[in-house]
Amino acid sequence: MHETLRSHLEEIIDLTDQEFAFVLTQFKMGEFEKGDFIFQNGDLIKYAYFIVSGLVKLVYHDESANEHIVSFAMENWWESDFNAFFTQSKATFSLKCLEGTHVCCLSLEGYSILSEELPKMRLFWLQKSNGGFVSSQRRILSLLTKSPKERYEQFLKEYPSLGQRISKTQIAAYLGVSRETLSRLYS
Amino acid sequence: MHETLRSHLEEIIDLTDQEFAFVLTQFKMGEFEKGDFIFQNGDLIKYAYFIVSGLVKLVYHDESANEHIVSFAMENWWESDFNAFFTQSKATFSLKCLEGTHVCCLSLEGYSILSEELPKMRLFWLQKSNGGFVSSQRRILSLLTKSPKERYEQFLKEYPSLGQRISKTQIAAYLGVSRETLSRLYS
DNA sequence: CGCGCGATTGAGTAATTTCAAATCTAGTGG
DNA sequence: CCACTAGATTTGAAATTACTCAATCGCGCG
Repeated sequence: MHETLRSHLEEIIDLTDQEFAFVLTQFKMGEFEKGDFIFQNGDLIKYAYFIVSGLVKLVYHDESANEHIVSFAMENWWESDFNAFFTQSKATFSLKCLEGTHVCCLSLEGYSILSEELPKMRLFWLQKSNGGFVSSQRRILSLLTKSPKERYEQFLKEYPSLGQRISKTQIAAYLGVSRETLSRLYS
Repeated sequence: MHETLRSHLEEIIDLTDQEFAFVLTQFKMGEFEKGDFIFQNGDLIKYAYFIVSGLVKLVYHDESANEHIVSFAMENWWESDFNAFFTQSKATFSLKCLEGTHVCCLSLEGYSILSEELPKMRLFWLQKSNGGFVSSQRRILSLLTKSPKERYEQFLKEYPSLGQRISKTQIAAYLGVSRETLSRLYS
């Protein structure tokens, strides 16, 4: 359980046992059931979440209460309403569990402490942040340039396991098409 | 000219004269005319660019040679094909000047040196990267949830000055609609 | 004046959405 | 084992939206 976090960190930086023990002091463990909200639109966002196991969706509800999926996150992904997290303000998004989910919760203070005490953590955050930015750009490009069918196929290719774990209705809300259109792609 | 860069950095971190002088040693100045490519699809990406003055567009050409605009960047923005930059590989995008443009060019090596020698630069990059990620998410949301008209109005509100400086054809390529549709929004 | 570029307009076509109904599936309890 | 339900998926048909292609307009500049 802690090992998942450790090996995730060690994909980017090396940590001694002491260092990792210190890292852990800044995290709180959490467990949620399928259907639970980790946080909701309007909540003050205190944590960024490392997903140890399970699957969540980050969603936005527009004026007409339609649900749009900003991103999915599964094992070894970080998720939060990062804007609200970094500015310690209220969430625009909601984070809901699509499966039972274990998380490690990190407060902004913990985030700062880790960055101060273990400078290599800054490198870690930077890599994650750059990675997130680059993959957002890829998603933007996909929305700008590809047809629903191409987007769907790119999604399946990029995240083969998610094709199994997520309902098509959810995938449609991620791709930005109606579920009916997604359903009709191969008929 | 250098002052633009300095005050940009000092929005986030404080720098002594010595420190800033050192920062400058890692940059190369560059100047481009309207219509010039700073780099093109397929080039090896050696630099990230800080825009001192002017206006550029980061574009992607799809198989059918249609141009899609990933982002605009003007004074005080950083731009590059960051994926290619960080992995020192070939660009997917092209960067073209919409106006005469002055840039400060930073190599990946310079980037690393600055991060090593001036740890606070890591904080600077991190903030920029987080900011880029958050604004990409906003753009994704806009593409997922808003009509062309709403996207156009959001664009004008978010970047009032760009509404003047950029042709509607270009804005359409950024919003992901045809120029004809954009033109018909208010008729 | 006439050229060139961007913006607009028109008409027909293609893609997507919407709403409604039908179908399928997995799990539950009898 | 079967009936029943809830949720997800599929299908149908009409309405809407956006695209494409072509023609026209408007304006600044040599």
